[in-house]
Amino acid sequence: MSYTLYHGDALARLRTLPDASIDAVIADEPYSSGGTSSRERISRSPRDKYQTSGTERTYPTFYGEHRDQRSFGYWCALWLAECLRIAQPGAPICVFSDWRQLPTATDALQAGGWRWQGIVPWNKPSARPHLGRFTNQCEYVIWGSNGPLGERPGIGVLPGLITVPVVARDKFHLTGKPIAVMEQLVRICAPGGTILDPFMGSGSTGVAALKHGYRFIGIEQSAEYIAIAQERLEDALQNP
Amino acid sequence: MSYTLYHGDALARLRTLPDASIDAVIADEPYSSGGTSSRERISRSPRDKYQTSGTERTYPTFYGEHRDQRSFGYWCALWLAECLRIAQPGAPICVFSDWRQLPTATDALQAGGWRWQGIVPWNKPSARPHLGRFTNQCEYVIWGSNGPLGERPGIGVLPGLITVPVVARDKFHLTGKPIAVMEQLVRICAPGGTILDPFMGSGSTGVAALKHGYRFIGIEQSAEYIAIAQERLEDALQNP
DNA sequence: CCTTGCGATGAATCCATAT
DNA sequence: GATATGGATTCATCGCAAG
Repeated sequence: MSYTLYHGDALARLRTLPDASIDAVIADEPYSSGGTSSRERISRSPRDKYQTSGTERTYPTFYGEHRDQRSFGYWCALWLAECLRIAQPGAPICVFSDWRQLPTATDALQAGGWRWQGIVPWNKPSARPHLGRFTNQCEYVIWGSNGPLGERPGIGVLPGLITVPVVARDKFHLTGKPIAVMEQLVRICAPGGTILDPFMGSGSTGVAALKHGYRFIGIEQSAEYIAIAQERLEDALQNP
Repeated sequence: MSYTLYHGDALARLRTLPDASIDAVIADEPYSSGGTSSRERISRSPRDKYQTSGTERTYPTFYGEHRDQRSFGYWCALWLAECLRIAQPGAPICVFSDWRQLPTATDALQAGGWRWQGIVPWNKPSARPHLGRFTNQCEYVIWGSNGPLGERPGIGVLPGLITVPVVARDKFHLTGKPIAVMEQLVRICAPGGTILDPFMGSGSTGVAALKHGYRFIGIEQSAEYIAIAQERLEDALQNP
């Protein structure tokens, strides 16, 4: 078990990594979603868009929430293609999306050269209900592979739905994912393999990876989050 | 409570229905999905595509499983646009999709003039597992509205995820949906309103609609399924 | 009436074999 | 070489029969 962190822009950093050096990719990119018009999406800060007004808990701000839907798709295709180059043949990939960006994200995954294999909804039972409407209760993990998946020894049957409530105690980033969610996702990687997260944030993917015997490579643009992630990863190594 | 059934092609029949005469649309169109290549999708029968080899249980076959992805999208946009004309302003719509056609279906919904409002996964705990992969365990309900939804009196909070196993007792069609699923979906309709299902099949939408005090209009191309649906709807009226 | 057990099923997917 | 066909596989859940 070990990890490597890179500080910098995801796309620029990915270009420096060698071919076929990674066994799985797990990415939680900024969705550039929220808001029904493209103007609403790009003019407000993440905190204004995604937090209920009056919420007291705050997080350091983060980059990349400024793209409209078309450029979000192109940008995703770019970093996804770069990830493909870095990935072993047959390597799996998991990409998060909300419902609004899901069609764009599946297009981008395939445009980047990946074979789309399916969708795993993440069910958040703690979501805020809405009168007269279906509650918006799920985010989505789009998964795929670099060519055919092939034989996958040592990996059992993986879930088709992940139900984990969002708990503030777990969150070190506004869009941080619970460790329990990431623990389900890392299992798609061949045992002992190396997992890459190009948008590491506070490092939840890495914590889950180290906990289950994978190696981890993370990229993050914000020095503030690099520091938070490093602390959490060290802690995961000391207290397995 | 009452119902009307039409025997014929959905698109042709929809064109004969009057403007703004419907309060909600619930559609479970043939997905033309399944299989890894376009050839597999369009050349194989629904039974070959969707049932495990060796399964003894059979259903009458059904129409419309022959389209490739592009024509599926165009065709959906056509019948969705016709449904929009027939629907009241603010009327909701629910359209089923599997994971593979989901991006095409959301595009078609919007191309047809509907406002896309969200996705409700239908979680099937009894899904077929696959070693080394995430289980393909959900189908998806894409929902939207004819313009803004507006005030929706008499409708409570609706679920954001529907977990109901597939039960043979409930199934009269290879792709038939459990009544419990349809009972959740019909609630999106204004109380006492008229629900249209342009691809009725064995009539599960209608059974749920009548059971909860809605009126129902169904269209179905197969005489065999019209007969099955009529029997089930009569039964629903006699034994509420 | 409750518990246990066995068999069947699923809007699949992959791959080998045949045409 | 391209296209078509068929078999093996996986397990949570349900239905029914037996205890």
